[in-house]
Amino acid sequence: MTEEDKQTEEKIFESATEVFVEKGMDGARMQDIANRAGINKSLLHYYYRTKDHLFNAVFEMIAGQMFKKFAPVLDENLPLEEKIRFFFREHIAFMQKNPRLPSFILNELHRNPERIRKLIQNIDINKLWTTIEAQHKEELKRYNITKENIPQFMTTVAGMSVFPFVARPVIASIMEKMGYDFDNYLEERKEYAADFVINALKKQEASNKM
Amino acid sequence: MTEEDKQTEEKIFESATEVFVEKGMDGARMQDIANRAGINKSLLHYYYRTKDHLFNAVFEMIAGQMFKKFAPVLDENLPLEEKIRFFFREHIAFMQKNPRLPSFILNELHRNPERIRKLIQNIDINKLWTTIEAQHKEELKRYNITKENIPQFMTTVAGMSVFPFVARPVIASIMEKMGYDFDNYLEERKEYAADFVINALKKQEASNKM
DNA sequence: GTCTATAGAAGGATAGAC
DNA sequence: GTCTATCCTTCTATAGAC
Repeated sequence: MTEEDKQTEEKIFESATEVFVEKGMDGARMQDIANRAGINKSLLHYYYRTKDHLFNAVFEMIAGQMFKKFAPVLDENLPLEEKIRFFFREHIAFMQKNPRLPSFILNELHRNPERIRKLIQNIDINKLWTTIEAQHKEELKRYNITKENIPQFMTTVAGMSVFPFVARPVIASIMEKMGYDFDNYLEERKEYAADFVINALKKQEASNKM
Repeated sequence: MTEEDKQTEEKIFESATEVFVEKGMDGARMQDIANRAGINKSLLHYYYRTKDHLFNAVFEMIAGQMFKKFAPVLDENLPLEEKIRFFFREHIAFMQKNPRLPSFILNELHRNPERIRKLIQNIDINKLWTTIEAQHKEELKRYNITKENIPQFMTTVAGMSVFPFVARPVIASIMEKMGYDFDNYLEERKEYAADFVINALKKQEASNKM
């Protein structure tokens, strides 16, 4: 299917996604979306009624995409160490293809925290923890990961993956001045992050034994 | 000095800071700033000419504040391990008092990446690295921190500190559902992050010896 | 310096022809 | 379904009185 053949509604949705992700809800302009879609402004309202509706459609699609990327980590039947490597490889690869998504999502959640609360309402966190515990009982004990400190651990892992994209302007500028390449940095990060986390866990393990 | 006694320009600047940090450049309204300052909209233009000027003044102050917080880490005459502890303690404490600053800064840098490039132009990164190297020559060698992988290490450390504030809506919602307290999580993070990083380094050290 | 009034432009949304 | 024309509101910015 070529660009020309795309149905109008689909084309609008794609253009809207581009503009909203780039500029955010407040910075996005309906005119800009219409121009990119190659149609008239009023058609936007015909299909999506208001800017708010259009934004919500886009946001829900993107947030869904993002959360889906976390799911396989729980399903895969791998040792914890391999899961960590798998996560960084896949998650960073996804964001390399969609580098603006993390900032966009986190930012819009600041503007409207209710949105995330509703999403999380539907998740059974206790069940999630039970699943993890069942899959990795011994490893969790060995590495001293408990239900109490799992937020610390999870946010550490997530942060190592996401932070480079959120702070990209800063990091890229510094690296440019050092003569290094940001894309190369991202590529290396998949392994560096996994090694770093696993090292921290293993040292923890060594301390436990004493 | 009470709220009433404050000079107009100062009051405007403070109100503008509040509104810009909360809503971002695109979401901020001059009317909102004027209301908080308890003055008329046109006075904003009298003192700062345009919204852009006012925003720049606010942003530069805030970015300066943020960068100043990193400086002591280089000055303090402490072993690397203690510096890492010092950094997390101080940096997280600062953000606890100003929880919206990280998102605000990073976000506005996405909107205008030139801003950060100019700031970094003025920094002599090679000199910075020489300073660090001189202070911690043996430790860097021991922990296998090189000029080549220092971006990986620095962004890991920065991310562990900053990410909780950038992803606050997500993290806080999940923790709320788990019955945990986000503020307590932040308090604990100062030590958890330091331990985590130091453990990773020490494990690296152990591997080096083999 | 501070206010009122208003200009001038932009943006979201709708009416109505085709 | 798609377009043109236009309404209405909001927002930045300025003019001018005090």
